[in-house]
Amino acid sequence: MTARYARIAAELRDAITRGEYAVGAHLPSEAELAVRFAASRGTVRQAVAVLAAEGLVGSRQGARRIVLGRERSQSFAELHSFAQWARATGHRVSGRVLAQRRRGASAAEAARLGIRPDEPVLSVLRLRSLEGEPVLLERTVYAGWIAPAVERLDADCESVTRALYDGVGLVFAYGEHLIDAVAAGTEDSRLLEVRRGSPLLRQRRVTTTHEGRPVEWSDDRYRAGSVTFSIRNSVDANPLVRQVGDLRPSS
Amino acid sequence: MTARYARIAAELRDAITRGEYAVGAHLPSEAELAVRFAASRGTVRQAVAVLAAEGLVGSRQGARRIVLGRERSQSFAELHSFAQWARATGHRVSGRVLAQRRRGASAAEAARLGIRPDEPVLSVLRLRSLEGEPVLLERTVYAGWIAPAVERLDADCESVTRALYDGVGLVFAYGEHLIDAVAAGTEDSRLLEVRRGSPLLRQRRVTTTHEGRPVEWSDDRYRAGSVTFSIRNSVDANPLVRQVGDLRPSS
DNA sequence: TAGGCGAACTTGTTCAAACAAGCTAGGCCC
DNA sequence: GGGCCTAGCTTGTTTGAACAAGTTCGCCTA
Repeated sequence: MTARYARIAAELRDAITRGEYAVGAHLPSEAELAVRFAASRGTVRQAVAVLAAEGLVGSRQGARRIVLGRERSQSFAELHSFAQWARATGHRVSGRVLAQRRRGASAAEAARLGIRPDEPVLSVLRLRSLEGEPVLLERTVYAGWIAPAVERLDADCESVTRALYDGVGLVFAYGEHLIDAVAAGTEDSRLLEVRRGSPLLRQRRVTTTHEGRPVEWSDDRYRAGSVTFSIRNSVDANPLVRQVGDLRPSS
Repeated sequence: MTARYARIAAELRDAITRGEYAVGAHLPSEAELAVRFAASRGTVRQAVAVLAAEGLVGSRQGARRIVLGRERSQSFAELHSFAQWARATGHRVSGRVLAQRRRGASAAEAARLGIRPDEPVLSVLRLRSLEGEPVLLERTVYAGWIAPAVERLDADCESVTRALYDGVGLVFAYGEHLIDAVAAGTEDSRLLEVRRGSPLLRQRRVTTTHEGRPVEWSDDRYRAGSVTFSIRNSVDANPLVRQVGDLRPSS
């Protein structure tokens, strides 16, 4: 049984998606919604806070809430798992492990994973395709404690996220993502079937468990044009941060 | 006078940044914090909710809250305004308008700005530099109603965001961002001083007022290596969305 | 020693009430 | 007509209380 505020949020979200409340239009006041859903104002406020966090509605003190957009963002699982995302959007997806080996962590990897350098990790190179076209090259480093479970997976396992959840109950709960653009290297260009030096969208990420324990550190490179990231933010909630590039000083 | 929960959040954030609560460590329980700050549990919950939204702490039912990271994310203003961001991070920044003209909106621009095609807009091409190096090329389209205020700005105005706030009280409140990688075109390569076809990080964005009224639609291109975007997310709060290719369902 | 059970603790959900602060529209005055 | 002002509406903040649900850890048993 989901929480009441979650059900109210879902109902309002559906109404927005259906176009019952158009973009730019006002949402009913909290008092009205409280009556309609037979809930207290506090519960209604929690519901609309969910929609605000999703970027669907905006609010400011004194004025009625307004509808900002219609599509809701994907779940964390859909963002984290390429396979689950692709399937949910109706695409044909496949993946293949090209290389996999245990080794000691580099200094940079150890820092990301919260372990000491040279502690054992599992390094995996995975190529993923959309509609038969190679689209994403993943270079992932798994912490040693999860390595055995990863090694048990099939080489062409579709959804690693799903398999690890089903197999050992592992839940990816938090993520930090660094997004930038890089030129395709030799290996990149061969596997993604693009020219050397052509632009790739790079997403580096650390994923951790509920306890904040890092599970994996990954360098994912998308062929230009294949994938776009979208973020909605506001004065009140801004998850997006800009950082000075970590690469070489300008040449 | 800021709200009480905001002050509690600030105090906890400072403690985390100072390292008083290490990454991976537990935060005090809500009950303890309520006593320490002489506030109700509800208020304390609001404070930690702020930190959770910033990605600094994680929480799950039944378990103590844990610290996930130390640096807080930038304010919306710092993300939106290149100049304010650069100054806050201690960099020398400059900007220059290279071209500016009024014209009718294209179909795509009209869709983004919520106006009809051919309605008047102001198109601006702006080059921004960091430490004297050209880093960012902005192609911005302003809605007609704000065009006069933009035209009054100096060609080398540092912070457009700031100038528009001071001048006409305009507040950028909500944004939607699309991030991908593209190859540098002819104009891009000349102005950013890179080879044609070299990778650029592209950020396209629509920014709106409090009322949800679109102000600008912009295509910003960063030289590879100069800037990275960072996003922290969780199962509960996931602002990041992945999309196929360039096309977005136009509403 | 390994496993299971449960008590104490901690966060999640919901309600009701009151006041603060910002916004809007309509009326009033010049 | 234009501008000012206020009454009423709407969202923001805070408190206190109670119960639900999940976690943790020590203790007891096999």
